[in-house]
Amino acid sequence: MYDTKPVSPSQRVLQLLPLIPRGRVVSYGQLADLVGLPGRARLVGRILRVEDTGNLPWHRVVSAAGRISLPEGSDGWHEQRQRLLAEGVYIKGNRLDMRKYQWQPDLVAMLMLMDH
DNA sequence: TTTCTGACGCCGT
DNA sequence: GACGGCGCCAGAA
Repeated sequence: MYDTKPVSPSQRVLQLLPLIPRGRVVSYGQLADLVGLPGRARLVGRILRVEDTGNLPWHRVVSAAGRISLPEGSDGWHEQRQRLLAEGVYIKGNRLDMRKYQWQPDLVAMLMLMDH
């Protein structure tokens, strides 16, 4: 078989984040699915909270309903909102249109998700 | 060890 | 849409 070295969920998530195009978003659940953890959206949320996201585009992760999941009005909430607006993502109040902005992973991205 | 707590999602009112 | 309930599961208390 091919070398299937175990990669932690955190690693997978952190590796996937940079692949999300500017101006697009993904939901926690979608991200969980993409890294092989179906049904574990909360885990993704915890990873983003705990891990050092540094200059990664963590702001492109929103709830499946298209809402910013941080406490409304908090620093993080304002920051995520501003970053998305800066990328051209129209946010009405605390919500954006997932049908319009949700990222559909392309073939290149899918290949990058697999171990090289 | 047990219980509680979430950057969540899905499904049925 | 909005809400409530339940499943999920790793850390913290």
